Amino acid sequence: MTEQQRRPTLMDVAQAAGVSRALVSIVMRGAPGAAEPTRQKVLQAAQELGYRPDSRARLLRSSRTRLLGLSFSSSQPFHAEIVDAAYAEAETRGYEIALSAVASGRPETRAIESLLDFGSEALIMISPSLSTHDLARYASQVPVVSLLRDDVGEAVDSVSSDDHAGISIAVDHLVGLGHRHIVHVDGGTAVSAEQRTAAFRSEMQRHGLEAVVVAGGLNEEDGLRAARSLMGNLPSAVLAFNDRSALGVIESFRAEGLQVPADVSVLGYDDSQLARLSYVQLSSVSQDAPLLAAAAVNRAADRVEGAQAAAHVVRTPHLVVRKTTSTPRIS
Amino acid sequence: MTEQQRRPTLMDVAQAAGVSRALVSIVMRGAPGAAEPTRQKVLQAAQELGYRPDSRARLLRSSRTRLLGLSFSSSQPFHAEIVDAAYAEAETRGYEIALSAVASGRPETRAIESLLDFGSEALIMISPSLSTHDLARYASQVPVVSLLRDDVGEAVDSVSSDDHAGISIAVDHLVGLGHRHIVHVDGGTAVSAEQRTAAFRSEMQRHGLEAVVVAGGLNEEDGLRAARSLMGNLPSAVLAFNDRSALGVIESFRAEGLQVPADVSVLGYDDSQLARLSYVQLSSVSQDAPLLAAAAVNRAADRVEGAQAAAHVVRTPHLVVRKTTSTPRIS
DNA sequence: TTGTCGGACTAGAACGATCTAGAAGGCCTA
DNA sequence: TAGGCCTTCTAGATCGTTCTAGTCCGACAA
Repeated sequence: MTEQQRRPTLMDVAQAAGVSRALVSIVMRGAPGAAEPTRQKVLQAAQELGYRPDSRARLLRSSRTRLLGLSFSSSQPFHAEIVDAAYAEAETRGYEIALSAVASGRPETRAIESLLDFGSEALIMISPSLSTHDLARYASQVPVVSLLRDDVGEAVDSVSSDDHAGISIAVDHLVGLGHRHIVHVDGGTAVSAEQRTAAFRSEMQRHGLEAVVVAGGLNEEDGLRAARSLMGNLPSAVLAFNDRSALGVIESFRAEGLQVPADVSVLGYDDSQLARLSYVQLSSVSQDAPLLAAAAVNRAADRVEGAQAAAHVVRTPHLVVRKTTSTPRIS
Repeated sequence: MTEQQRRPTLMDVAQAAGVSRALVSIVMRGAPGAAEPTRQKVLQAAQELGYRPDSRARLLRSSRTRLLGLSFSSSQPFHAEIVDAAYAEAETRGYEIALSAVASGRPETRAIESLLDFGSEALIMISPSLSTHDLARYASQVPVVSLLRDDVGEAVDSVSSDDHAGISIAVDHLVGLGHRHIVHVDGGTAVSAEQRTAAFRSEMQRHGLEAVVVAGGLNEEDGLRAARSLMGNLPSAVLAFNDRSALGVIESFRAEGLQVPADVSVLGYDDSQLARLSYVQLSSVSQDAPLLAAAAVNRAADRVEGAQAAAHVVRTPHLVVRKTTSTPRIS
């Protein structure tokens, strides 16, 4: 109905308060240079008109946008947890977050360009799948922080968790429980899948054990399929690429009448909400997403505010033992 | 390193191509009024400079932003499916989507103001929890489309699925299979939980059956808890508020050694990815998210392009029968 | 009394696009 | 040959801010 309500501008407020636009601008920004009584008068006029600064105009004029672009994958619930944490941290640092999802039919480049169009001063990308070269190209325009992936070249910041350490902790845990026949269901084509597989191989070797790796992926179906392929020669423990895959593995075993962890131990990766569900209680390697997200936001903000060289922050993950891992059944 | 790379502007392209800014603008917009050879020349110059229009400036000048704001909840995987579909539909209509998440510590109002600041021409809100009054207030500034909630007042468009019809289909299905003792695990404080509960009561009454409703919620834990409370007096079928809750219900039963659907049938709502997982195979009422999302995007675009009165699109959901519902065990 | 200083305020130019109005040139018609 | 009408192009205003470079004025020191 009352559709055509033009939004009030600085000009309107200035007129209402009987001062110049510039002064209103000063007051709205909380910048110094306005006497207290005038400040109050302007503030009140703005309040009454329901004035909200037009960020487009503001951003156009001042190069500062205080906007951080965050790309995530809509199909990864784990990413949602990161988004949450990023919002919180950005708020405390006085930044806004622009979100852009990578979805089917919407490649990462599109997501990024959209973020850039909004005027993001820096980009935070969760598990970017772009090539080092492409990343560097974007990094030449604006600081880029890669989250959960560290082989991104020198031009790009990264905040990641130490994949090798994570796998090492996981293998140590399983071996410590007495497992000897451990299978890794890998992440397929996923980012950092290769690193984890390599880490698994080297860690198993360190323990003098044979490293068996089967093809997996990112979701439940992948885990399910992988576990099914294991039925002929059941291992005593499975280390999955992530929690979703682990869940698939567990379900596959359940379907065959196997008990987890009595018959087979299963260990996830991510310590996502999923793992914490009371009926799942998945033991998992935690990368501590909120902490990583906060670190990424801070890193991005630092770069925006002048920090020069790209840094590579690496955090060591830790193990969260719940109820899907235990000593192997005596064979 | 090469940080300070100023983004090329219309001016730069104009100079490179030896034409005026206005003409470049015309070409970039694909507007009529440029000769083909010139067009090619400009396009090539833009290409070479890596020119991308600055949306802030563009949006500032032309009231048209071709931007649709979409608010969603980061904790609802189901919303992610909608986001995907919305992106796709927006693309075909030539609109961009600005995303803003509602998360813990980030109320809906904040998400909306952020979308408005980006210059959204219309707002699409998934299951908005704001009051009709607040929604109307936003609707006076810009068209608002409520997705999956229809009691939003006259000022706001809505695209929703018919809750009563959905529950009716669900109850008919269960009763048709022979179930008499059916329990509804409700949605707690969730949007449209009340409507569905009311629909359940009236549908059960229509069949001359007693309507038992227990407190539930939106996630697995809620379903789990609800199902546990049922153990003393087991129904023959459970209708959950959504798929996540249904999953919790199933797990709770499983934990007690009950077979689904042999001992108890369980019916979900949403037909989310979750329901489709091969180890879940949840029977569910489908609201057809992609279709609803597309309808919402189109409705928003229509309003932006001039459609006057707010419309309330209601789609009838349909049933997807998988493997968690069957005839009750003979008692 | 006068010059200087600093605080409060303002005019006008940016920012990078779009839009309006009109100019230049070619072609057709009378 | 002149007038009219396209088509193609351009100059300059404009969107709503911020920023730069002032102006104005009263207070204070010499």
